[in-house]
Amino acid sequence: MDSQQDTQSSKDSQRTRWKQDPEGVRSNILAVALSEFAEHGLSGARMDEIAAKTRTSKRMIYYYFGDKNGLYQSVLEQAYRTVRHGEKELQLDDLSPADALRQLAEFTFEHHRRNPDFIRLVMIENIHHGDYLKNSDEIRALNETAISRVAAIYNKGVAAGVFRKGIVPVAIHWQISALSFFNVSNRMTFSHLFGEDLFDEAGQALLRRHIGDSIVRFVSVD
Amino acid sequence: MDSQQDTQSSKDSQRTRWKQDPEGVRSNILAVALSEFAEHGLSGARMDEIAAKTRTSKRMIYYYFGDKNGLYQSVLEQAYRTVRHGEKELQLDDLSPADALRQLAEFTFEHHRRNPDFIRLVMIENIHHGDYLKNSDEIRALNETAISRVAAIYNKGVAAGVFRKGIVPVAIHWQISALSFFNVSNRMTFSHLFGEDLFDEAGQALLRRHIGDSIVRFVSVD
Amino acid sequence: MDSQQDTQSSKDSQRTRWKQDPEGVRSNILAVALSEFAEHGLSGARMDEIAAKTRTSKRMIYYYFGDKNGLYQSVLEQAYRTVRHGEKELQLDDLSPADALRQLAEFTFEHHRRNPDFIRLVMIENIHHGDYLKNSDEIRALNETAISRVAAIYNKGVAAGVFRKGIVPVAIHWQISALSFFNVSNRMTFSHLFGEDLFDEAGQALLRRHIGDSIVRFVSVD
Amino acid sequence: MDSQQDTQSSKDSQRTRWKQDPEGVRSNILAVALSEFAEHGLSGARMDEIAAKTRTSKRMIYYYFGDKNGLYQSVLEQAYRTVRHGEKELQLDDLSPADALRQLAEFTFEHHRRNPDFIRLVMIENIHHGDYLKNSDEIRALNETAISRVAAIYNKGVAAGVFRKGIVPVAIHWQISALSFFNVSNRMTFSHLFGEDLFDEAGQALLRRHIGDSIVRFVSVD
DNA sequence: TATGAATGAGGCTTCATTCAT
DNA sequence: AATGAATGAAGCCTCATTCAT
Repeated sequence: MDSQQDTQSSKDSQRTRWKQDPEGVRSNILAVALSEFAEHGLSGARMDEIAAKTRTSKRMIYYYFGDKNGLYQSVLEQAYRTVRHGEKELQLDDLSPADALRQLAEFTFEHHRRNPDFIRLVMIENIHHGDYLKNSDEIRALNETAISRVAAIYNKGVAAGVFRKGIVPVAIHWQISALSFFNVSNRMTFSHLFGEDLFDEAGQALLRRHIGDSIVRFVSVD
Repeated sequence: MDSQQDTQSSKDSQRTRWKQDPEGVRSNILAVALSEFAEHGLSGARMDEIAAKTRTSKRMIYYYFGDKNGLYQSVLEQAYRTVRHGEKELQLDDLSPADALRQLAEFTFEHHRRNPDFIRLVMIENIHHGDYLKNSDEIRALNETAISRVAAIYNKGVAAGVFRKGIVPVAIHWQISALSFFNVSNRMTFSHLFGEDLFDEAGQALLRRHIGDSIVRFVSVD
Repeated sequence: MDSQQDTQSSKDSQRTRWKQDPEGVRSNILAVALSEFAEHGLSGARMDEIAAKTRTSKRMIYYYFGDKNGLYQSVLEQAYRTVRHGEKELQLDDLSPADALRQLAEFTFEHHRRNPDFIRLVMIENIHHGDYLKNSDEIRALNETAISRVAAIYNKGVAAGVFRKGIVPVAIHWQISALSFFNVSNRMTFSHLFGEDLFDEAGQALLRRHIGDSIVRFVSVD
Repeated sequence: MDSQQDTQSSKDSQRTRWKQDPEGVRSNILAVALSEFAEHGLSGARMDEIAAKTRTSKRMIYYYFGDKNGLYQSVLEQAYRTVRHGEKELQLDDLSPADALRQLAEFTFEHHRRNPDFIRLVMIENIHHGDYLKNSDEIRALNETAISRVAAIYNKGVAAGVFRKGIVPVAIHWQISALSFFNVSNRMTFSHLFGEDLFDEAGQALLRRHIGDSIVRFVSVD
């Protein structure tokens, strides 16, 4: 947008400039709220704090999102949308099944690392028994394509005789997700209990390879 | 009136019976608080609610644990102690390296499944950046033995020529933990997005085998 | 019912009338809080009691003043401002140095007598080691003019040859303050131990003259 | 006492040693409570804190003093007793009336400086409207001698023709008390507002002379 | 006489939310 | 569409005091 080139940055001038920009206001609120919910959890986040970090006022949050839970729900949905959108960038068609699977795993690993706020939001959502995700049919649809992609690669590998039969694609996705997710979600406790080595650059490179290796070894014929 | 002695609620009669039982009171508080923190998180749990489910009063919680954070910290420590204690039951000495590793993985999977409150507590602790675990040196010591056990099995396997060299034991532990943990921690979102199949009895049996297979395949020589 | 409009308690009708009057609310809270802190001290005053005597609610006290200490600090600052403002009324320019000094002393005596809540607040602040006054630079400035005034009179007297040299103005102020302050602050214990005589109208007139005499005699050449 | 020569000092050994020493326990409690009440005020002092700093237990405080107010009352009485006892040391018989009065004033100044806890206790008692002092007839008697002494000096001075007639002795005592008391009680606010100069060693020497000068000048014939 | 455990009442503060303009 | 003022409900915590042994 043109106006972004403007170098003004004080909150006041922004405030003035952004008036009458409902979409801008909405997305600004969502961005702030994502960060606050991810940092403090649903109960721990403060509406006052969110509003203060926004370029608009508390009243607007209620105007757009109804209440705190509504805001959280919108943040959750938006986060899933953004993340799944980011995953579409990956191109695997030209690779062998093994390479494609490895690429997918390692990409997921990196993608999760780069989106810790999303990971934390999913942790929080699980703490809340997935209640808010359940209200959102849209998100489920988004995720089904993830399984399709895994299934396509796996089936290709089985057809080529390099992957063993009898594995359900969702389990492959499950393993990739689990390792990639845990790497971010449990970093604090794991590194405290077992050392920081796995979490510096070298350690993360090791784990990235670990994920690729382990999933390829898991599906490969012996 | 005489009849009142018989119709008193169980809580009242317990109260009378348990007076001057510090250890009982402490552990009762911890048990209730574990359940409440696991259910609602640190910010979400309510001291009033915890106290009400206790056989003692809110005042005693503060007497023994200082404040809400102190209670949470004690709950966290106690939970780690209990869980690590439970893990000691496993006997692997008579098994081949591969079988031992598989047993360890599957045992961990089952153990985590059986302790969802502990898993949730660790999720919550990670939401809080592991701040409370950091205050507790005792817990770190408890966990170091977990790595030793993995290392012993792995080294035996390498010596026997059945495991490949160059794998760090903590990465093996990491994989087992990640899969076992994620199975519980992310059940709600995962099952909503990708189906319940992996979480009924058959699905869990599949995943248990998956964990064993994947870790053994990961370390085995080709 | 129509009649309810007329029978509403004065507080209720005020409440309605005063809505959206921040300055009114603020000053009402400060007035009530001054009286309560002066009466019961910082620890002894009760936020509930303060709020109840206010035309607004407890919540608003926190909205405007943050917490109990913040309220106390604001009360202290406001009290100093009010009192120092009251002192400005005194006109001494046309008097001889001796008369001016006597007037100043007797005025201070009367002024302190008329502001027992302020005196008690200063007592309380001293009990708290002056910690809250230290946070307030504004108040210090207010008080420096008091010394200037004494210095002006004293210097005029020295120049006229009626006051002896070598006295520091702050010591003159100190004596006037001490006697005027003590008359209020220690009235209860002093009158209990040594009789009420000094504290009825005649006694206070005596002490007023005493203060004037003693300070004039102190500075005069023999 | 012989046992005091013993060099043991740990709380435990003292505890053992002081068993069955009711007077020692009482005076230990009073000493601790004096310090705590003087530091924090009546509402601000904490029974737990007092008990913890005692060589005995909370239960004993209630056993000996009934409740918090009773303890405070006993502390107040004891403090007055101790201070008035200290004042008896002063010997003025051999001095001229003027010198005796000056000595009395300067002695009082020093004596108050050396007993800030007593001063603070009297401040606190005045905050509480002297309610606890009123319950204590014993203390009043103690203080009457103070006036007698002033009267004796004053009458001697009048008889000798060096002091002017018509001054009530209690007013002389009032001035000495006020200046000596204020020097300690209002030190924190006064020094913050008007500078520290009067409160270092040189400043205090100046004020001591000031007190002597001002009272002698006040009573002297011109 | 002595002590750790226990307590009810009441204290201070914060929350999400709504009102008046 | 926007804002500062206002709110009731509920949160966490501390107090002086007493009990059981």
